[in-house]
Amino acid sequence: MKNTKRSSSHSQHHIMAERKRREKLTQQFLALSAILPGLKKTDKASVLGDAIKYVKQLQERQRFLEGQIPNPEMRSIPGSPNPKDDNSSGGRNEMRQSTSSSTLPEIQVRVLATQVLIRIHCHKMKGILIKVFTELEKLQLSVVSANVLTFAETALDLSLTAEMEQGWNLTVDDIIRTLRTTMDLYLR
Amino acid sequence: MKNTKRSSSHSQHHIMAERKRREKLTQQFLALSAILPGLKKTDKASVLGDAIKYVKQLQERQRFLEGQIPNPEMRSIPGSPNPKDDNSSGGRNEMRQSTSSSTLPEIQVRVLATQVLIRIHCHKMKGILIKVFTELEKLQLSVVSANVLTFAETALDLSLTAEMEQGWNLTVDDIIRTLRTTMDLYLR
DNA sequence: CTTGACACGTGACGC
DNA sequence: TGCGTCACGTGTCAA
Repeated sequence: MKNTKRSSSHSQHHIMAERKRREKLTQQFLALSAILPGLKKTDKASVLGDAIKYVKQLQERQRFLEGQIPNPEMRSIPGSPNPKDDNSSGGRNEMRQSTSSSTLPEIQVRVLATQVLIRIHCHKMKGILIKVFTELEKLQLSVVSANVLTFAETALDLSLTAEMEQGWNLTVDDIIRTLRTTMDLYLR
Repeated sequence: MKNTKRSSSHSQHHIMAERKRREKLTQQFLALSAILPGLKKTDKASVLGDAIKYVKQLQERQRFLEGQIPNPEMRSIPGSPNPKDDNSSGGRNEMRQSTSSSTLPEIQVRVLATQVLIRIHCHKMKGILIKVFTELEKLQLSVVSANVLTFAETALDLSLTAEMEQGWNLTVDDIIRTLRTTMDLYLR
């Protein structure tokens, strides 16, 4: 038999501590239910259940637009089943590609909807910028923002975003090929 | 005063019902903690707290996609092969390298003498720039010029050149590794 | 009258 | 030893 006697003050403290803990949990339940979209039952079990479903849903979507394999570390509780790698989500269409990485000029292009991101790394030569922008204009790409960096006095680094004219569904390959041929001719 | 007498069978049923309800809740707590990445405390309050933070984080990252109605056209898939990751720095003493090209964040670093060129493409998240610049300062890299582009409202494109402090022989690998680990921790 | 959900006080366990 | 967390049984209120 154990002696379970406690002093009155001790028990009182225990009561208050537990009360505070419960209040904290209730508060968190409230906070969680506040950010869950479209739930009608504020019931604890429902909040937890909806949170689980919602997190899974967001994760599945997230995993897709990360381009598969987001983080190498996926902690799971020992003994718990692994989430099946269901991959049935359709959406987004980001295309990206870059030229061979060892030769200059290096050209990278990303396309998402009507937005285009272009990065060029090439030898610093007079008139090259004019040539590039002229070529972009021919492709009906209107430059939104651009930045030029000089690297080690000998190289040029150009980054820019552009808007694609409607009706022009250019592919990443199209843009890269066009830029590369004109730059190859110029940088001879 | 109320009469709080209950029949024995009734009380027994009440006990079992409450017990079942509790078991259901603990089950859901376990299920929720199983899908939350990188939590260490399986404590109820911690599970709820981490769930709240995690959901908020995922929501913020995906909020931009909701308000975006891309063009219905532009459905052409090039289907071109991936660029070979040939990495043979020919001649000179220029070192360059980039991380795997399909996962975000993508980090590219070039080093030539005391000059460093860094290009980062990652998800647009609050505070990420501060984190990057803080990390560069720790590496004794003094930024010469920097430029930030927003791509499609959801991605961030950062290009910068920096000067290496004398006596610091940083390799491309050092810089990439440092940046990648800190960004992985931040972009969970 | 039943069913379900909740907060409460309490004993127990681990650090 | 105290402190934090948990599960339990119980009373109560509402659907």
